[in-house]
Amino acid sequence: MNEDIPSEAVIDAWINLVRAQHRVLSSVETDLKSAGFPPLAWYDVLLELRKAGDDGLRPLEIEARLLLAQHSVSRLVDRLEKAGHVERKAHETDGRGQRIRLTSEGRGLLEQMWPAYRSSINRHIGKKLRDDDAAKELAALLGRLLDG
Amino acid sequence: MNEDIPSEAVIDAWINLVRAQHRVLSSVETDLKSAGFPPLAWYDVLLELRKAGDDGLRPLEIEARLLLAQHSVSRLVDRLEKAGHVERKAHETDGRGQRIRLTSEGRGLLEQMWPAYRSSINRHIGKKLRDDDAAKELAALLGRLLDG
DNA sequence: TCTAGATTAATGCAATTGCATCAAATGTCA
DNA sequence: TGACATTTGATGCAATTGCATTAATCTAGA
Repeated sequence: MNEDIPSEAVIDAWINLVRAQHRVLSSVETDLKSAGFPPLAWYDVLLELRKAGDDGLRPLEIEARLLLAQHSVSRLVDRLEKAGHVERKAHETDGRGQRIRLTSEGRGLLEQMWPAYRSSINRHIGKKLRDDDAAKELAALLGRLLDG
Repeated sequence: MNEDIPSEAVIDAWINLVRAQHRVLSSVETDLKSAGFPPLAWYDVLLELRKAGDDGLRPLEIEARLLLAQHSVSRLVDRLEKAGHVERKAHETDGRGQRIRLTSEGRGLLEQMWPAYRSSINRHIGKKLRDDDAAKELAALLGRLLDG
């Protein structure tokens, strides 16, 4: 194979992947919204914060983990803070920085959203992918997609 | 396997897929922009119009093929028309509708963007996916992702 | 120490998106 | 035919995003 020019088959597969994911994500967003929940982006941030534990995360770390732009995180955190799901604290050692932590409200939202999120993903992902073998296969492929 | 509850492995794979794709798509958008090209969404519409041939497409058809919202297509077409890449014509038989067709400028933009798009995808997709076997594998998996 | 440069986060402004609504045309059915 | 529902596409308005700039702090080197 030519190293520099992906075949049409590769491009087609890529485009199909993008469309498939777009379809599933839009459906999930719609499901969440119609169940009265905030957008998926909120869930993503709260989930990272929960993973991070009591120390919380700096905005920079949220950016890196979720691959979001700086201004985007700044404003997302604004909304989450206003809604009471996270709290901003000045960083202990870096005067420029801050530390974002999950509040108990935020934790509660995560717990409330999870069943809706899970069942929505389930509803919109193809049936054959809903078993562990397919998941392993997908995970393996992803290892390669992420970086050769 | 439980039919109704995807395992954690499935959800993790899904989340990884979303992140991987997001990373690649953002990078491609950035590449295109810094090469002076319009967003990927323009390319998508123009590509569908080229596939559609001389009859063009109705906005409704663009919606269906690209999985976009109605208002979104309406405004995307506005911008494409203003930039001279497509033309709107009244539909011959349906007085409510219209027909969108690629102009020669639009065709030219597609041809200009394609090399940049291709090389950007190439740069950001993992190396091992850049061969036909991997593409076939991905395509097969997608068949299942799209609908069980 | 002092200064130039880098890092961290916020913000003003323009462009885009989402949502709801609207107008025009078509289709349906009595 | 004549009302009523449906389809097609545009648009006003609010929310979000992207881009560029700014302010504050930190770091490294003279």
